[in-house]
Amino acid sequence: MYTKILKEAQLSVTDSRIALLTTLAELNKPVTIETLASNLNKKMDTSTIYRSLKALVDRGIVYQTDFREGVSYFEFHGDHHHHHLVCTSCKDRKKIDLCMAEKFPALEKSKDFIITNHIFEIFGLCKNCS
Amino acid sequence: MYTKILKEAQLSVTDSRIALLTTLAELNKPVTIETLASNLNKKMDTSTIYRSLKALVDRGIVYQTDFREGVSYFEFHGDHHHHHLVCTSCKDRKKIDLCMAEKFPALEKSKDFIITNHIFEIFGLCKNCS
DNA sequence: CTGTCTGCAAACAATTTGCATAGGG
DNA sequence: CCCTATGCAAATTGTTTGCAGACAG
Repeated sequence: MYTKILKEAQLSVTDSRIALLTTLAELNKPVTIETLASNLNKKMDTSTIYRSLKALVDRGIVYQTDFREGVSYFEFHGDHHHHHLVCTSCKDRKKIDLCMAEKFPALEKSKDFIITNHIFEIFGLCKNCS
Repeated sequence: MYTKILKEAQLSVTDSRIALLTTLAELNKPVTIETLASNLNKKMDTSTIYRSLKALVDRGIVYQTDFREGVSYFEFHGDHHHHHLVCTSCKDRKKIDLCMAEKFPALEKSKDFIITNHIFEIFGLCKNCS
């Protein structure tokens, strides 16, 4: 399964990358490299994680986002594309089922720019904090 | 003008902040703290810039975004709200006139979450790089 | 006056890089 | 076999923090 994804992305199929994708999929939420590393039982060096994730993000396989915490978050999107409502006070993050791509068919089909992925995060105050 | 903005945001009106907003508005594009500092003629310490920008971003006055370069970019949006098409190969950024807010009136009006701002950046390959 | 803002310098921590080795195609 | 991926360790650098003095209200 992940083998297929990697091959289609023209990336070498290595144990590391399979483990990385498996773990990301299991976690099923945006995670930091630190979280990822500890869930991989420290078997993989962080520099390898960074390098592999970069390749995967560039190919649109993994979603990389930023919650303004000074750390990058990564998430395996698979079929379920979504984004988040981020509370700037309590840092809570709630998933929202909105896909930007389908809102902009014109952009998607443009010959001038091939979209591989996007960031979309909404910041504000949640019910408790406002 | 900027005085009014600051007062409405309940922030002290200081020379630094006026200079910061003036410079940001003049630059009229997303810039890094480094760029900002040099355009301020090094008269302001970077820590002050960080602190002031954070306050402005939290209040939705300044747009903070991330082009996956490991640096934050800041932009004074004023009336002209927009986003970007970011080429992951040549790093070129093209403005696009799309406002997310108007696409999601339901979200905007929800009582459960008060939106102050959002990130929206599209990554891919530009005409030259694809 | 009183609390917030600023500059300075030092501390932090996330991310990157070089290099030698291991492993995929 | 050749080229890419990996681990290790060190370097880089964007960002944060503590503190004393300056300034806004």
